[in-house]
Amino acid sequence: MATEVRTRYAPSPTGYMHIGNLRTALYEYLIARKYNGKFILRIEDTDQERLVEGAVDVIYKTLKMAGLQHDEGPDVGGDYGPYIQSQRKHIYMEYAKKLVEMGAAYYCFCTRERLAELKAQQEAAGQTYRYDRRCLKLSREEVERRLAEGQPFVIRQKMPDTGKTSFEDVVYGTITVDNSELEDQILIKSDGLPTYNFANVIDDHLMRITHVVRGNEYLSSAPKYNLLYNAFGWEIPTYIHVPLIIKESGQKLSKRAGDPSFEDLISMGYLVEAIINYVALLGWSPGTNQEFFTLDELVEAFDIKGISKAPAVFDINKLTWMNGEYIRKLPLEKFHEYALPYYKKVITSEKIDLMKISKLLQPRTEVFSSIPSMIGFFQELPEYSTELYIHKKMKTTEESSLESLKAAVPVLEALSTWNEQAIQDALLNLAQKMGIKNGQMLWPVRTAVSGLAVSPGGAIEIADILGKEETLRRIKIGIEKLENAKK
RNA sequence: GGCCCAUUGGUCAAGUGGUUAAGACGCCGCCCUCUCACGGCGGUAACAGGGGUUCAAAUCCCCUAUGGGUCACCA
Repeated sequence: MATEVRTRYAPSPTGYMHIGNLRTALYEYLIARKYNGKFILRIEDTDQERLVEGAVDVIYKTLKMAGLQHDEGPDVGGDYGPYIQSQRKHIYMEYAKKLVEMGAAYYCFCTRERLAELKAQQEAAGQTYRYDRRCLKLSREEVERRLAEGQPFVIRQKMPDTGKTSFEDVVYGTITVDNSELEDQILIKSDGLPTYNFANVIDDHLMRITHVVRGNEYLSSAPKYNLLYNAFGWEIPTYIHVPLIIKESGQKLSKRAGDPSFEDLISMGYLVEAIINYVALLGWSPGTNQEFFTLDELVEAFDIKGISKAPAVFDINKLTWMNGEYIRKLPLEKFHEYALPYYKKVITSEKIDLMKISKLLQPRTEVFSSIPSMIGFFQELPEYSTELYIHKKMKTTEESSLESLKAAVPVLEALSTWNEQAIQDALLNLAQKMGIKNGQMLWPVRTAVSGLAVSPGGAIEIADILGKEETLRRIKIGIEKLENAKK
């Protein structure tokens, strides 16, 4: 029986999900599903100083919203728990001590003060900081004595003095570094908790992770992990380092710089499905021209071979387009449901049929948050200049517009039923009777009822939504404006 | 600065020694049309530079340049 594929998403609980993290989680999920494996959630909370209240709940909520359900994790359990690193403290210590016994690690009692001093000295001498291995030379008895005294300590990994270390990455190939480049990194901190660099190796092994997916900022740390795997004699997982997602200026996306997180995008009116779809395509290509994928289709199409090496710019422009495509494919009722909260922000009038507005807006909406600015005129006629009535292509002038509006009033007033069909018949018949083009009638009416140069929908749709009374009121305002302009 | 990684249009990207170098976003134009949008059609624009290898190089090798990552008791 082949080993079961197991991937893991291992966020630190910071309270929100970066776009890069989302994509990493997505790829991990896809690989697990693709091979009928397991997708595991592990919380990396070994930095006690950076804990954020409620952040773990945010992670559960976000994964659920994104549709990336995990098979094992703190909330759903599993055979390899606990899945929260702070609850595994004793495990790391135990393995660290084993490394010490094997001579692959050692206790270090250097204080932060001494390290800071060392760093300052080395930098003053124009060197890069590097631990000087002072504690490596401590005798066994000396170490025992200090431990017995209860002196604070950390445990450091002892790097080989010579040689090279290589590791295989499925995306980047073989990467080799000189062991002399490697520092004796800290595995266990003085608070007894492990660093990420240690915990990830222990946990990935104990949780039987087969495919490690992470951002390529870990590429240069990977050799150190292999040294640990080798010291323990453990099997090395398949490494999949994915290219960074960056912004146009070339830097890595960061919350601090105001770059949107997953939840930001949601609140800006992007659909989960569109975000997932777009993000899947950053740094990965299916090798075909297909660019619309459901999550299930991604599982089907995903292939590690399609992951690229070069960083990808997060282009909100293209995401916006894609979101628009998703919006247009929505059933009208669904669109309406999503749009409703945005309508409520500007429309309070009970007389307006919001479903009709949805029909108008669905093909014109790319992001829900842009809705309020498009529909304010339904609630209240904006102030506008009579120059709006002049349209070269429509062959309308202020004079011709005035005539059209004046002629439209009685015709519309005479209507007993008020709907699109009736309004259209009335206005187009009138245009024909007057011997003018449709546009010469409809453009002035659209202008009068919207007060805008650009509006979603035309004269007929808007008039229908506004209702007879409000439509006539607005047309009369238009007439008044045009007459005043003549003087 | 040391080490590691990357480099196809403005952006996402296909390509794996022989192609007119796909496709998508954006932008521009045309059509549809009462404005805008949708939709349809068309256009714009790329192999970072230099050396090799080869009959042949976007594809292989070297150098340079540029960009990024990493050098914490963060992850």
